[in-house]
Amino acid sequence: MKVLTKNTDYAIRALLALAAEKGSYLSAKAIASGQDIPYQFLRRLLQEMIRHNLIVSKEGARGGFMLEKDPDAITVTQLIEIFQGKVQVSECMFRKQICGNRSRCVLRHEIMRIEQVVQSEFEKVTIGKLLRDLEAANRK
Amino acid sequence: MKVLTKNTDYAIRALLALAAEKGSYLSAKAIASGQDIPYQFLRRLLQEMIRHNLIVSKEGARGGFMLEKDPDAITVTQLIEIFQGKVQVSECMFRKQICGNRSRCVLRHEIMRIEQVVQSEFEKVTIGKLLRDLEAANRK
DNA sequence: TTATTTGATACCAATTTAGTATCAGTTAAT
DNA sequence: ATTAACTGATACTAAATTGGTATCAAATAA
Repeated sequence: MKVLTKNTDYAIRALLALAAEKGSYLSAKAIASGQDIPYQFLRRLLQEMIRHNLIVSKEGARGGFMLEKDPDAITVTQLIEIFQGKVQVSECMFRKQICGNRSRCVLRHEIMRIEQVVQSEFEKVTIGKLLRDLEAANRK
Repeated sequence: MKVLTKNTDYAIRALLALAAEKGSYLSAKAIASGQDIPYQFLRRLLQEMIRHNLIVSKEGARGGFMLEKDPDAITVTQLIEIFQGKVQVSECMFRKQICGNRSRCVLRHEIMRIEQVVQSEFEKVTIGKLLRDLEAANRK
């Protein structure tokens, strides 16, 4: 069971690169080569992140991308939702055959509780936090 | 992001049916119709669970499947591992380009911590617990 | 005017997920 | 002994998802 797909993985790395470069534009090409992400693939991810107002772009020569939001306001949960869809454990695991009535399906609570746990754990992980951890590691 | 695939979903439901029927054999056909699981699909899942010693089977007429392990010793984590592979967040998210050296990659710790949380949450959910919850709900 | 860069899309291959079909062998019951 | 009801094993297929590539138009800095 793979929790993060390449989409999300690459997006996080791209955002880290942008966060480190804060204030100036960084081209897709620069990000791609720096982070070892397939260029065209990355382009699509960047477009998607623009649509979600995480980053902004400048067209033309010397153009590129820049972080729009506060790095501490970008959580891994958000990125998962963008690139892998909302976290959901299962459609409706326990159907009429088992629990008689969907609405009083108690078991579903257990599943939804875990959904919440997973989501809130990933919410603690922000681009800002990752960047600080990274810098701390590099200083050593 | 879908945490449980049909494989795991169906397997849980099949095990619940077997746990409820404890002591006697239940046929794949009976499970399939009772839980609304595609028959041939279910057959494969049952075979897989035999291989992992969760259940046993009896061939021939009046044959079927029976729970082998204590329902409280079967966790959702185990079922995820069987049907979706070991829980892993990402291969190695932060590579040489970012953290210089894979071995001192501090960021990976964050990811592995979450892996642990997810895994231990699903470990709390056993077939036994689900069955009791289910019975409690039905009594109401 | 040209090189560089994003915007928008269309396409493709590999993998995973979900589901179906078939046939051989085993067993209970008549 | 025969038959119906089962499991064991395996092969196959379709659809969806994932990962990756290619192309061309438009914008902009030098």
